[in-house]
Amino acid sequence: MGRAPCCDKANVKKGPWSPEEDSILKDYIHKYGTGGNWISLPHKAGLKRCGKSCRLRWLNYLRPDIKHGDFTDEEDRVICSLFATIGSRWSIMAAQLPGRTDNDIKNYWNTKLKKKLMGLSSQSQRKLPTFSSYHQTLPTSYYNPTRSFAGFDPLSSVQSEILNNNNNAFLGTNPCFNHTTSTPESLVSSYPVKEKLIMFGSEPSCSSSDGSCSQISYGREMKQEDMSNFQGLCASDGYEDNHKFMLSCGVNGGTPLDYDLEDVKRLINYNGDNNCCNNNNHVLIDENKTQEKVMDYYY
DNA sequence: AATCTGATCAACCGCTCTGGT
DNA sequence: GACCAGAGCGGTTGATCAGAT
Repeated sequence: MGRAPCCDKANVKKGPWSPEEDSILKDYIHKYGTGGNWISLPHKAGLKRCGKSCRLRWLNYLRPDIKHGDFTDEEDRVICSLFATIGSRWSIMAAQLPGRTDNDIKNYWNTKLKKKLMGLSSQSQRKLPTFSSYHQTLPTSYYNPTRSFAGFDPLSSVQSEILNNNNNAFLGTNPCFNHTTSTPESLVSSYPVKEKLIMFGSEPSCSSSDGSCSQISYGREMKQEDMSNFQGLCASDGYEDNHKFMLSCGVNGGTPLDYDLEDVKRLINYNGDNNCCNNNNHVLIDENKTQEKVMDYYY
């Protein structure tokens, strides 16, 4: 027995919204608000639409503060940076970009931004270790495969010159990295992340007494021995970039944003069902602008 | 001019999460 | 704690358009 449908699919209209429908929905919400109940809204408003469809239409198109049009370089940088940090959490990214919707960002990433980056990866390539090679040997409590995290998917390959920090051509032309350097500091400063906290796991746990919360949690609080094991795994793999991954996850005092070009590049290349920092990624980003939303969402 | 192909993006689908009972 | 309904999310689809052939 399957889940009951959210609405009577036989009696709801699907497909593109007409200007009349837009007008009805907009007028209704302006007058009465959503009432906290999207399911009943279309009936009350006299629309033959599914409540979810109304919600989507309002949030992605009709909302008064929606920004349409091209993304700026600054927005590109924010998206790239956040993708490297939190993966495909589009709603959180949207909270960082006023006027942009998660759908917009998702589309933009999938159709343009990813290609901008990947388009620069076309020649000599070398194989990097996949992230799965790391997490396959981790205790299962470190990750949970039930929820995808597109940021850490199986790696295919990465262009060698991209991996070479001396590649100024790439840095100079890539909208995500057109600051003067690609150091983590410049990336961190390129977008308004104030509270550097990322919690990976079932529950956020803050172990620090001052509330700085720089520690990562994979399903449970990471103990010192866990950290040693994890670092040992990375070290035994013999790969020079291992430490960067650790830093990118904010482990052991590294900020969650301590990633570099290689990391973003690698994240794009990961594409499959392997997971690292998945399942209830807890991300606290900009307390002034988005904490309310993020907290609402996660807590 | 007609057809093909790839890009774009609005919308849908199915799932998980959350809050109420 | 179990169950349920609704909200919200991310992945995917499909219609449309623009450029290439």
